[in-house]
Amino acid sequence: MNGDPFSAVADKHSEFVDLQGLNKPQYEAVTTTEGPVLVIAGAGSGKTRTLVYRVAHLVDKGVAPESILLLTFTRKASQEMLWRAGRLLNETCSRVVGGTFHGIANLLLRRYGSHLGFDSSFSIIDRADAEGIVNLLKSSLGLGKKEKRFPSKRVVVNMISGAVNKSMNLETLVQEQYGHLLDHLEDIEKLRRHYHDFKLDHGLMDYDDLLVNLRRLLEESPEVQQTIAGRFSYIMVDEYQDTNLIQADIVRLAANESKNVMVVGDDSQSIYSFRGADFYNIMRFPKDFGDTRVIKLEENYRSTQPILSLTNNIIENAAEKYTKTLFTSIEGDWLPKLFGGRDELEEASFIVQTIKKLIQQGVEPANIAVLFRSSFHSYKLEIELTADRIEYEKRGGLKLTESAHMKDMIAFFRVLTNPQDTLSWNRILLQLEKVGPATAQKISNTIAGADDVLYTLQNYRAKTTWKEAFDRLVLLYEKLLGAEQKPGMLFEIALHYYQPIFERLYSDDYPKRQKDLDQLKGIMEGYEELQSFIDDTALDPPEQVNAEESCMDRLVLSTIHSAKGLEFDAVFVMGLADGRFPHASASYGEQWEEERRLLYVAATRARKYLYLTYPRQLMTPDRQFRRTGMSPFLSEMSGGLFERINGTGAGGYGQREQISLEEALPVRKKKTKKLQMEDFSVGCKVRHPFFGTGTVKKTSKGRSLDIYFDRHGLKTLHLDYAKLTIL
DNA sequence: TGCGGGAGGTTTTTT
DNA sequence: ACCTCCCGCA
Repeated sequence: MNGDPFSAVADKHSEFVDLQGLNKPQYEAVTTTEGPVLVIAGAGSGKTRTLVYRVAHLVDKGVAPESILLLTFTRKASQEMLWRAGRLLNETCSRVVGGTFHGIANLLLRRYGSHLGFDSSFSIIDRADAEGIVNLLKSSLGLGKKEKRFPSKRVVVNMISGAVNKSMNLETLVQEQYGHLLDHLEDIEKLRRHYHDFKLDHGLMDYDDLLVNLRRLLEESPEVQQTIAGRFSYIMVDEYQDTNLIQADIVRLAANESKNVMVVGDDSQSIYSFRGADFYNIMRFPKDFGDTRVIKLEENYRSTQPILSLTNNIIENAAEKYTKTLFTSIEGDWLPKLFGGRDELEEASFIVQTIKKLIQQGVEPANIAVLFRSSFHSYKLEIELTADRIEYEKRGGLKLTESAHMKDMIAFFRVLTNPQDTLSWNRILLQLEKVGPATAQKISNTIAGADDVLYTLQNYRAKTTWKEAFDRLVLLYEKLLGAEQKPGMLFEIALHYYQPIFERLYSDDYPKRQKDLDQLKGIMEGYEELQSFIDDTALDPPEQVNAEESCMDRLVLSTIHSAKGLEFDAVFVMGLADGRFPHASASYGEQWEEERRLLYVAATRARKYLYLTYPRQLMTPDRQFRRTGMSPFLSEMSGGLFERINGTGAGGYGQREQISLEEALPVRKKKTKKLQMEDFSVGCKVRHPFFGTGTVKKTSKGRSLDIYFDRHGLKTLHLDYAKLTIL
């Protein structure tokens, strides 16, 4: 790995400390304090580094590695941290227990769940599964059929999950955040109850259940609580601002009397409130634990001063003022750039051209990142990059295991570890020809009530139209049960059965998908235990990598959320248009502020070069173009912090101008010329924002028109009130 | 029941 | 461009 600050100083603690500017008292406090420690650290200040120091120091001083618990949000982060600690100690710290909250919860529940009466053979379901269940329930409860405004399954899942994570009841949450859905409150509550029962009946646990049940386990079983607290004498948590109330409880309950808990976080990087993260956890920490040592790290070791000035400015405009202003001693006079393209295409090609130049100047592609709010914002750019044959790696958005064919395959293995997993059975049965939702449902219901699943399947009375296919399936299940349980072997058996189905199901593009299956084979062969493979695919889905290209040094495209904690020499933040960033549905108040912090996180990823770009025109879903200004977060920024580059429209960029105040102001709504009666004639086509397209049938004396709308019939409209456009 | 075609409505972010 | 719903037909 390039530029790793730890490698050069592996056995020289003290020199390293001076090098990175943690002063002596801070270093002492971070590494040796017994009792609770709260580290509040700004972006780029080396938060994770402090955890690494502590781990290394403790192991150095003879603390048993297996009594240290390190909690992070992504498994990658914990692996990297342990690797770094290992470098510092010139030995591996592999016996340190590190993982995600969800991963640890999974292990503990499988081990101790019986204390709460769980069966240890539960399956973990991801968000897509949860949406599938809600969909199933919606139709069986007859919800949302007639009522068009009934929330979509995704919204419902978010609501249910939000209520759990924020420890609120659903009603309060809906009132606070989904006010427009109050009419449906009763139905949503009904759905929530059924969803809960469904999971219990089928041995399924979603992400929220893992945490909730772990908390219950710690609260309700003193015996287990003591075992766990006794096992871990030191607990450390990274990115503490991303924890929710349940996770904070878990940390508190898992700590033993000595309360050797150290948490690290940054309140201005809190961007996960939609899944219940609550940055007040940081504020509350001293109260929860008592007598806490608080350490603030305000020096930034990542970015140049001009970039830092800009990012400080973003956060200064926040409604809630934060306590830190970062400073750096890294010099630089390169001002961040702001580019407004005519449309998405021009924005994309500006980015492509600039990336090419940067690469020519010697910046490694892997050190360049393009960040965006939502994963579809990069579509245009991806097309341009492909046209220019620039390789890239996309992060965020759909994961490898979320594609249909991967889920199909994994379903075979899920029913092996949990025969009651009807969700997976359903999936498998639907692959059969002449078996549709109704039949699949019927069969999986029978399975759900059965003691011996294999026996039930063998004796199921199949209809002649699909009997043959069904028999093949039963045979497969028999074979899988009888086979040696090595995951690699199971894969071979399942693929042999699935291949023809696969080619039929995805006949138009199966060669492309085939590569994913090959990759799955490789992944499965790396596992000894089927259960751990199943758990991992739900908890930590593998990234989609193309085998031949994986070792190459590639440009990174990523959602801002997935780029957290990373840094790059050059960063592009694209799609900074009004209505795109902040997200259109973000309301003023806390949601708006979270969007601002999101921009802050994005911009602080940059070490040397920062480009902010936006299109002045966006395509709406119905292929209409809509003019748009830059994001309000940009227009409220102080002048002089960035340099403006304007697209010429005819190719050739780089015409630099000093930023003018006028351009930085929000773009005013374009005034439309007021239409007169003379502009209309019988038969002319018009568009109305609500009624859609229509034809003028009659023009009366006053200022009203009779218009026949294709979808809404005849309407009489007054010219001064109706916002009509002539087509 | 299952399936194919066509229309219509939709899209945040993630462990 | 993608998913879902609805309809008519086998």
